[in-house]
Amino acid sequence: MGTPDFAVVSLKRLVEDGHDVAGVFTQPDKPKNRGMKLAFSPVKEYALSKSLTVYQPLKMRDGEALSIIKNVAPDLIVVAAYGKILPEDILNAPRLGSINVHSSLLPKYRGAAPINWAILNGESETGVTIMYMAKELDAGDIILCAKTAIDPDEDADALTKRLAELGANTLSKTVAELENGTAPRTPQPEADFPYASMLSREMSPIDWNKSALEIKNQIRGLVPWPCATMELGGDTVKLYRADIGGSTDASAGTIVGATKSGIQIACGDGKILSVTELQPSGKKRMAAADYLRGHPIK
RNA sequence: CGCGGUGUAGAGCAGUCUGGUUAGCUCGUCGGGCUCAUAACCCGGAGGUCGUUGGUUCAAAUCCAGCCACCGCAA
Repeated sequence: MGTPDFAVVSLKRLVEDGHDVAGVFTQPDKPKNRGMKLAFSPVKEYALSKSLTVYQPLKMRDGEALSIIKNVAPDLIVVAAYGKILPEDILNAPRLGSINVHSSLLPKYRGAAPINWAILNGESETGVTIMYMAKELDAGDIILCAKTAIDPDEDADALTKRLAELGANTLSKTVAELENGTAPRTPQPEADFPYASMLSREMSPIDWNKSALEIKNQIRGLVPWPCATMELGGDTVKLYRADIGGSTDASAGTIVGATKSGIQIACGDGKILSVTELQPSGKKRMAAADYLRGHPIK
């Protein structure tokens, strides 16, 4: 069960490992994109290309989904970024249980956007966790996890791709251990860990009173959606990349320079953030130097 | 018929409202010069079916209609 590209990587791995994928659950086709055209999820696209059976129930709790599961009678349910919360009767249906690929080191960052929040909070390390699914969201017993360092310049988009691979590898190991009956099972400690709530566009506008580091984390943590934004030249531009460098006495939010290396802006801690990649409204993502050729500042 | 934006040299833009000489700017590129040297500076050159098709007109990047492509919102 899964929906976006992140989940495709794991599904693909299961197929390549030779497992019998009895059925694929993914979100129903929704009218999305320009023109409100009906769009298949990436998981559905892949599943169809492999002639796998696809199920797209609207609800998981009305009994219909459960009857499908009982009919398919899987040994194991694997979930990765499905986007729906599963009731216990479904979770308990398979012989080996139901497991989830989660892109954080649980119990930190339970929730919908763990990758983004790890970057937003300036973590230097994250990873993936494969765990049994419990009634409470992302709170089930841990089977295996894998760590990876976050590069200080890495954005959420790049990290998502890396964790998708890491998740698929770890999933592959987990399934093998489950088959052998050697899979460990460790309950999650209960304490106050950071939670990764859904992202929203309200997180986009930059508050220049924050430190340069916080703002940089905001920029790279919100790629490719909803993206950090700022007002520039009369309209809102999305920011994709920035470097920290130098100090200034200028008040927060002041543009202190605009060169081919970027647009330098004063932050709340007196440091300068140099924006190097952005996207004006209606335009494509471009280097700051390109932007400045057509939008001279000062 | 969900809403809005954009398409002009390799890149980023102006010009379009109010049709009218050789379509302009910044950068890149090529050649030359200056310099110990340079991503710096000076001089010169090349490079454009103005997204596409059709219409209006003496005349269309500019006005009208259709089509194509791209971007944002809708999470």
